[in-house]
Amino acid sequence: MFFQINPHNGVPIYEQISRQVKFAIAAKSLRPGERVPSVRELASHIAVNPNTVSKAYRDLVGEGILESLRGEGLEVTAKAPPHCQSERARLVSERFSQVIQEAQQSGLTNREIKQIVHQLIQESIDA
Amino acid sequence: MFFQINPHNGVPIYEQISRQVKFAIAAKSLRPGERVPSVRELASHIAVNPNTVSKAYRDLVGEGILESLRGEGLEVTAKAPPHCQSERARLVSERFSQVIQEAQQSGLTNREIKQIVHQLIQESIDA
DNA sequence: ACTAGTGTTCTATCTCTCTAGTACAGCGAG
DNA sequence: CTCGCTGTACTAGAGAGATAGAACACTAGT
Repeated sequence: MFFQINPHNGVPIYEQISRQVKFAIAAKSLRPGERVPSVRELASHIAVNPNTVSKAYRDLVGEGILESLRGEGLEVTAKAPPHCQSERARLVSERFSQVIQEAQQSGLTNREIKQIVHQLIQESIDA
Repeated sequence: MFFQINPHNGVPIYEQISRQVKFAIAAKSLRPGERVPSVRELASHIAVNPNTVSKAYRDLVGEGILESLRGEGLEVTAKAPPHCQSERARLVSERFSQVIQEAQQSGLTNREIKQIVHQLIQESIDA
């Protein structure tokens, strides 16, 4: 359960958190019945206000991905994994779609765009 | 000179505007000596407040990409094209890098990521 | 001169995100 | 019961982004 938050990349922090919880469930590193880090623990871990984490969790409860056990914690529901896996595809595609559209608008050819993506992935492997 | 603005995709509008001006110059659809749309014209065209457009232009003047001809308009400078072309590579790579990192974090394999990108580009051709 | 267009600058206000601080309610171990 | 942990709820404020509206200075065309 590791989180990586960028406070100033445009995406609200509470959204980055809920996104990454979904991704962790989709990737099966968080399974139904398991508990998510407590609000205060995660907040101090990623150096963020507890209210921000709380909002992320509240959203996830609203989507039926987490279930609140008052006084104990928040648990991943049984229906979460399939839900999160389709969400993952949607969220990632959505973001790529925006960036690709922007790249095309900038006058880059589709060949050049693919080239950039391949190179960035290669660099991420080397690093 | 066409602009496409997404008011709620995280990137501030004034930044989307200055970005797209840079891209238009990099793609040579805007050349040195040409004038950019007037503040009020562009503002009404993309349904945005004139102050927002003005801020974008102000930033571009600050970067030496536009030059102000008071009472007439804003002109693309001679040094703009090479500047914008290197900017383009940097800006696009930066965005892709973020999204790729997020996709990897979500548990998708590099193969799957490349597959998604190829598919989205293919769809953009069909459309 | 007048007018219409240009960029520029200013204040006020709104919303969203995030922080800060406080308080309350439920659970479990000692 | 008490203590420490959990989630939840609320108010208040700072900051960024955007809007609204007004005003000023300049240029060109008539």
